[in-house]
Amino acid sequence: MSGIGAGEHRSDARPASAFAGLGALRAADINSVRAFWRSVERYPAGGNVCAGRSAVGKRVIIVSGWACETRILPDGRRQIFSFLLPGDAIDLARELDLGCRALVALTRLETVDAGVLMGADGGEAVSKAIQVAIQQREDRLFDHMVRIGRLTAKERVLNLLLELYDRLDAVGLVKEGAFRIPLTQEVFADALGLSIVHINRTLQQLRREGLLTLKSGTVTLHHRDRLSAFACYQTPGSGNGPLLDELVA
Amino acid sequence: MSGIGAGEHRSDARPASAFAGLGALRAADINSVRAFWRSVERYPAGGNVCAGRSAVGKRVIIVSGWACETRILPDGRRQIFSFLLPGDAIDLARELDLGCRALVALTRLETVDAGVLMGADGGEAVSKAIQVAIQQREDRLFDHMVRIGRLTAKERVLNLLLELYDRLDAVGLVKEGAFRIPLTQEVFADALGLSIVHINRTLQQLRREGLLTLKSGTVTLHHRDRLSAFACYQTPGSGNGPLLDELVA
DNA sequence: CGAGACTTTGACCGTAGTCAATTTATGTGG
DNA sequence: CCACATAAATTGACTACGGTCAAAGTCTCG
Repeated sequence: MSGIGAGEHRSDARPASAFAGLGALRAADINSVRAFWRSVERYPAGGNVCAGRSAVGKRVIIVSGWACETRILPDGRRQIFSFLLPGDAIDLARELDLGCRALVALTRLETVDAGVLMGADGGEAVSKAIQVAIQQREDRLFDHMVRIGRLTAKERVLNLLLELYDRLDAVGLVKEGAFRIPLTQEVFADALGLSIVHINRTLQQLRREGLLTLKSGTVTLHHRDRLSAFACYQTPGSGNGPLLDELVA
Repeated sequence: MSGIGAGEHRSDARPASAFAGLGALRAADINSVRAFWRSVERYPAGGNVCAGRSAVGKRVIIVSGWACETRILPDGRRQIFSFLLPGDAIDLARELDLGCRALVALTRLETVDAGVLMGADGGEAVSKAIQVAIQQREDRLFDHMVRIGRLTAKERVLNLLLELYDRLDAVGLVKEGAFRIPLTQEVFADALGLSIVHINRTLQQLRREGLLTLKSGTVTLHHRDRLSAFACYQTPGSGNGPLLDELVA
């Protein structure tokens, strides 16, 4: 860890004061860290994420919080396309063009400018990691399509939870097999193409069968291997790019 | 039309002989056309499309025929992610990596190397057009996700047909409001996340209601405007890139 | 003309949706 | 810390969209 990791900084500590004990840092480093902090954007839960000050073509990394890509039909039906977690890269440019796709914060959200990260340490490594992250995002779109197109309700729920487990695990957000999941059942429903009531019943059933524990926003999946087989879940190819992992909470 | 258009050339005419009456062409032009023909790849219907001779990182344009991106689950269920039509660009590199996504020819298929096209006329124009085409492909993935996630069977069928209409129209493959659609109902079903039987019934119903005509592989959509509204179909943003259109049959 | 692929139809079933009411968090101001 | 307002989760009763199974009908092509 480079020490830049922006874990649970609920505090409003300003960068300047935070540097008190860091006299050993070279001026360049300090400037990097300053730039990092300056580039942090915060969005409230439920809000539409849009390019902040310097709008266009911006690439951004999520440091904390969840977001989703979504579309709302004229009659109110909603489809959620993907979830964006800490460590994920967002191409703000192409996201919110037409009214056809929106980027919505599901929790309080913090992002940093990707360009700043690149400046901070060489650039190629981070740049490549972002490339990989963007590729993985597209791969996940296909997984999600299979989910809503060909899996049953039970399979859909489990399959999604298994994906979230792996993604959160990759950035260290799984503790003792459990992770926090800040999603209402309505969000779940809109992601999986099911009704909210049916999501609820499906979760109940999974609980009764002892396949998962879900209480006050924390999930534990039991027998992940068995669940994976049942839900047609395929762990993404191993040799990918966990380079970004070091940069997130 | 640049005259390169590769319409209905079922013949096996070799380039050399085809140049007989073209003495006016500069040597460079002739070389371009030769390169174009040399780069044509053909795939049989039902076959897996994979990079031909010079495999890796290759970008290719469909000249004639239909293909689709698909995944088959361990238990045989299949999901079709997208249809690829004449004029569409394919990134062979990222397509057929893992067993998680396959590119399948739905008809006899002909492609040309994108690089060759770029060499042929400047490059920036074609290159930009391909960029646009790739972006549009991603946009369509989201449309498709909405289809299978949130639309009813009737809406799904109509919505997809409306998209195909627009895409084929853009490359001149719609004649008098009708177009050829070389898809079995099974393919339809696997694309739309429905059973083959239900696709059949839905089509019957649409026919009875006079919303479409579908006979021996030719579709006509009646009252496209009304259908669009009913099926939540949104014509893609106008000012896009029909640059590639001149290059296809 | 026969084989195989594709389409069509009927009967029946089951997963998932809808509507509506109730219970349980979650939060907010006093 | 409690009362109240609101969002979220649950449950029941009922419906319906879409799936499954099976058989018959069509179309194509060698």
